[in-house]
Amino acid sequence: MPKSAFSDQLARKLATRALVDPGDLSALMALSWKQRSIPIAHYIVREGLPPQRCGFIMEGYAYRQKLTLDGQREIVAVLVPGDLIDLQNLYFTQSDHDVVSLTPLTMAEVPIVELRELAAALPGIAAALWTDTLIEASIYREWLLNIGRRPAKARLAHMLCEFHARLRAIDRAGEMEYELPMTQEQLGDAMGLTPVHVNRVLKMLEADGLIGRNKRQIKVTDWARLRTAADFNERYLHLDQAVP
Amino acid sequence: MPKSAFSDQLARKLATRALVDPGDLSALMALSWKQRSIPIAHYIVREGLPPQRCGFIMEGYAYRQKLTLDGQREIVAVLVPGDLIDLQNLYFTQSDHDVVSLTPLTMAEVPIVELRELAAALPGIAAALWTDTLIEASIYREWLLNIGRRPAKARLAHMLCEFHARLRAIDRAGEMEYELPMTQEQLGDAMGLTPVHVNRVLKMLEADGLIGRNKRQIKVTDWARLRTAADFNERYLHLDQAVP
DNA sequence: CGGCCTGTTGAAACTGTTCAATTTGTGTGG
DNA sequence: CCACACAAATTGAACAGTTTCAACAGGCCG
Repeated sequence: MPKSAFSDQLARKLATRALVDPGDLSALMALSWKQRSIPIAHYIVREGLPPQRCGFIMEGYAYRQKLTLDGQREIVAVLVPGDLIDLQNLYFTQSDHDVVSLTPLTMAEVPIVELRELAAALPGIAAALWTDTLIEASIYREWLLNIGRRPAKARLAHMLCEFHARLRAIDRAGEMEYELPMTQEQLGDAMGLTPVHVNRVLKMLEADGLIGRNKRQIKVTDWARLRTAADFNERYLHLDQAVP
Repeated sequence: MPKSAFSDQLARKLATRALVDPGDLSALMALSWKQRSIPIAHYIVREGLPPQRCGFIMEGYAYRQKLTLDGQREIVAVLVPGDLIDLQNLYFTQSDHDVVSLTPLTMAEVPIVELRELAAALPGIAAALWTDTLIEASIYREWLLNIGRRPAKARLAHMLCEFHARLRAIDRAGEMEYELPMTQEQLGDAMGLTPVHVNRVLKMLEADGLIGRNKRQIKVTDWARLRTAADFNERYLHLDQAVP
């Protein structure tokens, strides 16, 4: 992937977070980003270790996970192309969670110190990056509501709606269908359910005529009812953030 | 409460987030903070409205909530003295959640625009405030793990441990006991449980000899076993953040 | 071809919910 | 100071959603 493709992608991403001055933006992109490829199911960040670089996903998917002592896993976030991986640990002495690749991944990396220095020098960049971390926090809050208070069917429907909205925003989804890059076990780990139950609920949604499935392709067959079942309101994604 | 008390409290808070330059700090405190009192169970922030001021809790407790369409509530965060209320919405055009007082509250407020301007002017302040929002995000991740993957007993035990650690850090808790400023219904809403079940689990923890209770006073009677039952590791609170 | 991961299905078991009633505590007004 | 009202806490019993355990099918990779 040529250098300019990365620049474009990063620029497009930040533009959804704040109105960034072109000069600031080019300073950010002039940083010593290095491209790196990661195989599937590979640790990118490990809990307990100090963050040293910040990754930007160019292609592929990843997730943040936390584990209980007895080995149960909770996927607390899913990262898609255009997401910055280590911003959540930007100012921490050690990471509080792992990041693992969900698919093979192409990313660009920059030393985290350089990013800190740039944020200190350019308030416009800081505001855009900060906003990005705030939006991720907003998604955490919605997930807490989703897991804490919605029954499995609504919970899964909500996840499907969110995925579509986020993939759509980065041109990775059609109007009605998209590819869900997760196994049912991973879906369960993201929603506090067992893989068995995810399977059953998926089939219920299908039987209800809300979605169709083919492998991991999801085709929404009734948007109105899916959104209603999910109690989905995309406000929390703050997609309109930098539009004014 | 005299002006200096507020300054001290804000200074102490930020010192736990980053090493802040004294000059920067005094600029922050020189902002036009106004003191305000809020009665119990009163909305401080409402979902959908644009954030206009940023509050700092001097005394009392509050919580962030999100509601499902059918009125179920999830408490996604509890705020304690020293917490900044509106930082999570700092760069948003509208809030994605409500904030409600848990007890009568004394807070100091500043126009959010002034805070944005100061963050743009003073990178040291920005870093400290940003770190504060990142720590709150880290707590969200732990809560997701807690609600998604731990059974009710561990879940409640974890909440009790977190409360103690956070209150202890602001000198609101003894070594073994503290006051939990929430009803059992609110506790349930914070953990995705019903109030009935919270009651039963609380009694289990008591019967197991892990805690004692008197009204909302919690007395930990066996720290080792409570932490084990909770699978509690305070890393995610990043209490050591600004120590280096 | 064989092995393994993922998905699928059924039956039984269990954790947590729901509904409903009762108790306790606290503040208010008489 | 007592009676009353109301919120919060407590308890029991029936119920439901989700998990657990187990088995099997399908597809992909070495």
